[in-house]
Amino acid sequence: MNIGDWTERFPGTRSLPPQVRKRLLDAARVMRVPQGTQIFGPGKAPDSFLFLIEGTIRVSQTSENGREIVLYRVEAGDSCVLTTACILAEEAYNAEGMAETDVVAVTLPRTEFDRLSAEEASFRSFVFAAYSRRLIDLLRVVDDVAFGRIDVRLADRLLALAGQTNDLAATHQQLASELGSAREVISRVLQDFQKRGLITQTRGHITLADRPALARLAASA
Amino acid sequence: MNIGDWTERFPGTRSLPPQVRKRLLDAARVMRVPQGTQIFGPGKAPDSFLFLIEGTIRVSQTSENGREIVLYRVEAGDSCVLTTACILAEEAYNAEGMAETDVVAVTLPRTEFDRLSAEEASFRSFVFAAYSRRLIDLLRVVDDVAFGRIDVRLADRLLALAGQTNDLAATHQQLASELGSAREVISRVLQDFQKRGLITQTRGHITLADRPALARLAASA
DNA sequence: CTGCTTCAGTGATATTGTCACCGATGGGTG
DNA sequence: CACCCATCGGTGACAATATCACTGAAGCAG
Repeated sequence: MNIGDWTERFPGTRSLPPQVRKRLLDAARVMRVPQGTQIFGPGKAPDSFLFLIEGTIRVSQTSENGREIVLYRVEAGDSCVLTTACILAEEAYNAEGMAETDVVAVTLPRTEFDRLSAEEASFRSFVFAAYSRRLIDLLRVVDDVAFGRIDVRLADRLLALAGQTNDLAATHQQLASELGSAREVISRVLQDFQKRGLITQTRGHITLADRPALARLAASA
Repeated sequence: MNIGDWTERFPGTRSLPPQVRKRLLDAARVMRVPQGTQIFGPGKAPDSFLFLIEGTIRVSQTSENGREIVLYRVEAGDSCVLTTACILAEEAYNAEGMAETDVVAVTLPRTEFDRLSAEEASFRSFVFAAYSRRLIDLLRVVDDVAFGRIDVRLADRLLALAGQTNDLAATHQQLASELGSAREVISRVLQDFQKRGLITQTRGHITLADRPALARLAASA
């Protein structure tokens, strides 16, 4: 199936000059991966540049003792730079990328990636910008984890995960993994939220009952 | 004062082809900054690529309520990519780079940086590698902060800061800032270390009394 | 020596994480 | 339908870390 000229769908690529977009379209191969697939991880570094057309990739890190924290998400229009970091770095590290939904992405072989970065200044800036965004995402994570309160972070994450709607499907364990915390902690905070009328919950499901209050709480970050 | 052909002093630049090193030498301007100078920070993004010849830059992040955490150090032979990230990112973020010692660095104007990354594949890989190293440094920080024990992290940091010697000059507050913790916490852990014979301390100064034991503790990370 | 500033020590309390365990839920399956 | 059972969530006790409020000690400057 053809996905058409995806370069016009995203701000990042739309602003590239026509000949760069043409070259991108020509060189890229479309890749589809079902939800739950590991895109990269320890010992699995794809040797190509990845640009996301559709879906979400959740990038997380897991500690020795099994606790997990979500570092950031790669959304449609983003590229996944950790894969390239993967390639360069020999060091063992334990970040992994998981297709959180069904994913459509294009891959750019290393050689073509190199050629494009060499010959097209605009593509180069695009790549550097992608790197910078990730660096800044990580700065944010460090700040949150080192200095943030868990209730504030959870409120923030609930709002983010719910998106437009007031509902989200997530177990306490999944939310704990989002924040790099423990299930019991999340359970208690959620109970507290419930008592305060901010949410209601059933098994595996949370409804935001008072978005403004949650937003206020999240803003005290 | 001339600093000679610095490109031959560092593995990262020495492996570059001669013509790239020549161009680097020609385009770069030497910069000297005294200890304690802020190299970059909120509202202060130098518009050039930075390569460190001598000294150390400490890159840290500070929370609203004043707590600080060291993200990584830029050593001689490294380049400082957060400055370039700075430029691209509009978002407010609160990382800063401080000259921890007197620093000698060369700066590459943005235009020349662009030209070199365009025309020299080896320089490009050099830059990408620098970015990747920082990303991985940050992954390590996230892992430590989210999952690491404070005594383990402190032992590790003491060994790192002491270097070859068994002595280091640092207040408890400074060590707390290294790890993004609080002074009282560090004081207590250091007292514990002292009781266990791992260190001795006087005001502003710590002596490592049992490196192997500290190393063992640090290794339980 | 005196006074002052910075540094370190301490107890009380709050927050977060860990451990061990239990009960509840809800989707199969006989 | 009734039972099974894996997964999910709740709970108390305790440990680790952070915060707060305060104290005393060390060393420098006059």
